[in-house]
Amino acid sequence: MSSIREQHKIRTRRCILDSAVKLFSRKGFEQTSIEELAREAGIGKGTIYSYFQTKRDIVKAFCDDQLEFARSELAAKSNPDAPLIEQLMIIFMADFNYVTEHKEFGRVYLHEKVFPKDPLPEEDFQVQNDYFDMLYPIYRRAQELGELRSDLELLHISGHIYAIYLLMLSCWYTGMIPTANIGEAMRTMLNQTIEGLKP
Amino acid sequence: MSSIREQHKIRTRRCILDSAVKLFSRKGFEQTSIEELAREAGIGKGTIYSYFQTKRDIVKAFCDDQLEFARSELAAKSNPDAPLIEQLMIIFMADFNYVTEHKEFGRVYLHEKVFPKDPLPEEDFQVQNDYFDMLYPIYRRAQELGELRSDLELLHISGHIYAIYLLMLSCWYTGMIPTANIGEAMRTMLNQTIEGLKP
DNA sequence: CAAAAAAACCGACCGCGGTCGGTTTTTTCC
DNA sequence: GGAAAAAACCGACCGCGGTCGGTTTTTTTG
Repeated sequence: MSSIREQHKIRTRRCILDSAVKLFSRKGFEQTSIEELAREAGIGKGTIYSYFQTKRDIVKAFCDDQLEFARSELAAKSNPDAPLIEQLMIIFMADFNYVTEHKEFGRVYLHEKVFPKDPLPEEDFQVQNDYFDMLYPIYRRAQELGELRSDLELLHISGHIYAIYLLMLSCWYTGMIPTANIGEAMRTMLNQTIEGLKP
Repeated sequence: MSSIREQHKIRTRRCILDSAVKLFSRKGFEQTSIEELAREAGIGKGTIYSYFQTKRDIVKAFCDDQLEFARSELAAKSNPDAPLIEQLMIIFMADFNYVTEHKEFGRVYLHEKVFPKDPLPEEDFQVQNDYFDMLYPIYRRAQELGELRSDLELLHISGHIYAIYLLMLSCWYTGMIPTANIGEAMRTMLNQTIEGLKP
């Protein structure tokens, strides 16, 4: 239907996100002002707020997009017959590498998603659900292959392993584990977890 | 040595924290302005900043105090021969009940401590260390009693169980698990974890 | 194609977190 | 006890996130 208008909106939105990536990455989230972002994007300050409700929503939109993309990529190239630990390492380390490269985005996003001010709206659960949709088949397959106990609910297994991932992220953000050692730590903790969930 | 001055400072600090608890709890952290807080405490706005560096530091100070107190209380009345799961439930549910009663404080505190903007300074690790100091003996004892594998490092056991606790907090803040069900969920997940760490 | 309707755009403005230079209170020194 | 030094206190001020009424651009309508 509408063409010029729609196209222009899409272009502007992209432009805001690109500028945000550039500036937040270079100067940090708090250190970048909306006016600066608007200038970089070549638009007025008020316009940004007709695309995103808050400054943090810019981060949210970017991360949601990226995650969806990354997960579809990952799902395509995963090997369902590899050992569970290897599959998990690929998935979580991909997520993790993404975070280390966009530290500021990851931090704000995690604040919003893990300890939000208000209960997450349904649409936000969707992202989580996509995540579960990707992992559930892996866990189910691992149960079939005897790598995981079959008497446990997938939700509990999922939660358990997700908890370990959160822990690793926290250890990295707090500085307890340096970037170089995260892979090793992740493997250790995941192994310990999987070991404990064996039949 | 100095008396009037020191006493007055202590009183003022207390007064700021009390006012903060009152206002943040009633209206929320973001919805309470520093000016309002200053008015409630009966002092000038600038004065607050000679006691705390940022608004969030007020939360940090309060929570650090409370945690230290709560943990010393807990350590006193704990029974080292009870089953591991019971000891953990008492500790974590105490922490958790505290959080539910001070939701705003907990949220800001968790943001700072779990996914901080900058690596935590050493002094902040201290609080974490107090936490480990309390739990390590419990885990060591559980290893002796054959409730936990002895070949695992205490750090990894600690981390693993802490991860589960973080997960439960997140589930509560996101609204995935309502307050009434947290106890049950916590027990389920802790049991699953401990089960997996048995010899 | 012109006029009217709708949508997008904008920047002056508001309230808040945080700062800073000046003022008041307490302590120190003689 | 009074003067000088030190410490605590304060509120006008600054920059930023977010709002809102007015302006410009696009679409719809006859």
